[in-house]
Amino acid sequence: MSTPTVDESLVRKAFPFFSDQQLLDEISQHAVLLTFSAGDRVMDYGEYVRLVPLVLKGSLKVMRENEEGQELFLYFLNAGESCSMSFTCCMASKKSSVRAIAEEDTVLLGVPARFVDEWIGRFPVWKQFVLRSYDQRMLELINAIDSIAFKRLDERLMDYLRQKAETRLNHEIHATHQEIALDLNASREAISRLLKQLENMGQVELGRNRIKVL
DNA sequence: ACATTAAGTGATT
DNA sequence: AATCACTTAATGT
Repeated sequence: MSTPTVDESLVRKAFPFFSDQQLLDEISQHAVLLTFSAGDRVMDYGEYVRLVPLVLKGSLKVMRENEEGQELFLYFLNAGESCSMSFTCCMASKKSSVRAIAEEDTVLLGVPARFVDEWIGRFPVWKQFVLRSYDQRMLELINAIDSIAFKRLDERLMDYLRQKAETRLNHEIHATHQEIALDLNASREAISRLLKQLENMGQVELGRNRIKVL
């Protein structure tokens, strides 16, 4: 699952604002390159978070599970992003309260906890990155919350589709209605019916295992 | 051709 | 909006 070499050009591409050569050197030296195939479990409930993930390529789906074992989609982590939950968890060596699944084939860098802390003092761009990630993730979480609390299912579905389609070529999503229903905590029939509506409104194009967001 | 899985539909609560 | 029972359509073997 991991190889020792870190491709610096990949890092530059995904994280262009890490302009500091010294920081890049430190990253190459200390971070671990991890690769996952679509569907792989990257992080799970109760696991200790010892690495902060920097997504170089691909994307992760972050979700939460309630007492009844139902899963609820929270947000996607795309290339060039990191997870602020992991910063907090890392520093306090806490267990993860979310599950992360590779949405597609994904490459990420794992930065060991102690460097996350150390670099904040040494590299302004790193500090900025950490703060920005917090901010960004916080907003997404708030978004997820009021999506659940205030939005109707059709709006939630459209949001979800847009996010999911965003990183994909031609905005084509490959998923079944059942999978989407699980993410949104709804019934398959409801999703099917809403998708049909969206198709009639010209917002999407449907096929088996395929949704094109227009 | 047949079995399996995904998607569509109407009725019921 | 969920669940059920069933149909229809697409795909794999």
